[in-house]
Amino acid sequence: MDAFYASVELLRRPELRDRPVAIGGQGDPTRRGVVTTANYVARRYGIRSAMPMRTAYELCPQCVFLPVDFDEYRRVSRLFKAAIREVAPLVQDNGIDEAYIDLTALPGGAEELARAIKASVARATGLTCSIAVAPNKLLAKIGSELDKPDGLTILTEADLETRIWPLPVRRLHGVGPKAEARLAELGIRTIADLARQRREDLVERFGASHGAWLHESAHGRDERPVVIFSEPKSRSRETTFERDTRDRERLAETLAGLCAQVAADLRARGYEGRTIGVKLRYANFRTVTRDTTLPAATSDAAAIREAAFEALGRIPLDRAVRLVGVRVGSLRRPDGAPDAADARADGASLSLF
DNA sequence: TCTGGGGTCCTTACTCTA
DNA sequence: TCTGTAGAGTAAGGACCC
Repeated sequence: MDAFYASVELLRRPELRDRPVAIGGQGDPTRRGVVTTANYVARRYGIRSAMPMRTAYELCPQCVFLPVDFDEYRRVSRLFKAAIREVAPLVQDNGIDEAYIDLTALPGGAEELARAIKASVARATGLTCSIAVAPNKLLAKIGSELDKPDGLTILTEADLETRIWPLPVRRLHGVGPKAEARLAELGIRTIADLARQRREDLVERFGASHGAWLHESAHGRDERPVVIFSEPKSRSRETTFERDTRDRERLAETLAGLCAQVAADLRARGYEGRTIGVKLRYANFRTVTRDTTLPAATSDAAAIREAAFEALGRIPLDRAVRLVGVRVGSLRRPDGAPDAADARADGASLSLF
């Protein structure tokens, strides 16, 4: 979906359409938070996702800042995914505003199917999206960013050298700032540069798994299937204090509240977990975590809280803290709960996560 | 007073057990 | 009984994604 959160907000506030709009935090650029989405007008001022709200304000004081409304974005997300399924039933959720769609078994040409999906999404939501049809997920992902917004891109293996290789390595889904910098040190800047490397050399420098992946990706190879359902692995809640704090009481109260929330989340979705983790971020942005594994899985708030405080006790609290969080991992469904196959059969459950 | 919140996956280190 | 090792499980951190 194109500039998804901003586009959803503009459906409700069409009068803002031609103004710079940034969605983030509590919609107040003087408070802590980052921009989650900026509309295309705001992007012209240099406002980008993940940018501190304060920085965005400095770039463009006349920008309209709006708070995030996840409930509304989830509602529209369900609408657009249902609209896709009307055309093509095999859909993999990839976050709130993206999906992979398996068109392999469907009759009709690539472009015709993509146009039908775009029309269906527009009918259901009033929003535009950008689609690429490609031989695999890797190329579809890169392709979908080649023509935005409201784009349609068709890629075949024959397009690899002309349309993919000239792009910077950063466009590969899985190469972030760290890998980009390491590759740059080796003089590898484009995907073509990467494709020229010997597999053994990449494996030697980046490890067996990552090195092989880089080599495969540079040659446009990706065998991952479209996965229409997967069990969640963990559930977490975290919060950043409006001001860094050294107040242990405040920290404890906040952590206890997060434990209650994560317990409620788990119960609402029918899961329990064995590994309880606490996360702390100090004022200098250094992050530490401590885990505790329980003898048996739980979704009980008191049990999660007790384990979380045990873990917290192993973290030095000798300086100011900006964030605290709790995570429950090693999830499973309690005995007697409906299993994943049942959840799949019940269409409503598909959107639980 | 720069830097959210919710996730997944990978690597490394360490411990326990067979 | 001692020693070496493979594999599983756990813990911590980090990279990356939306």
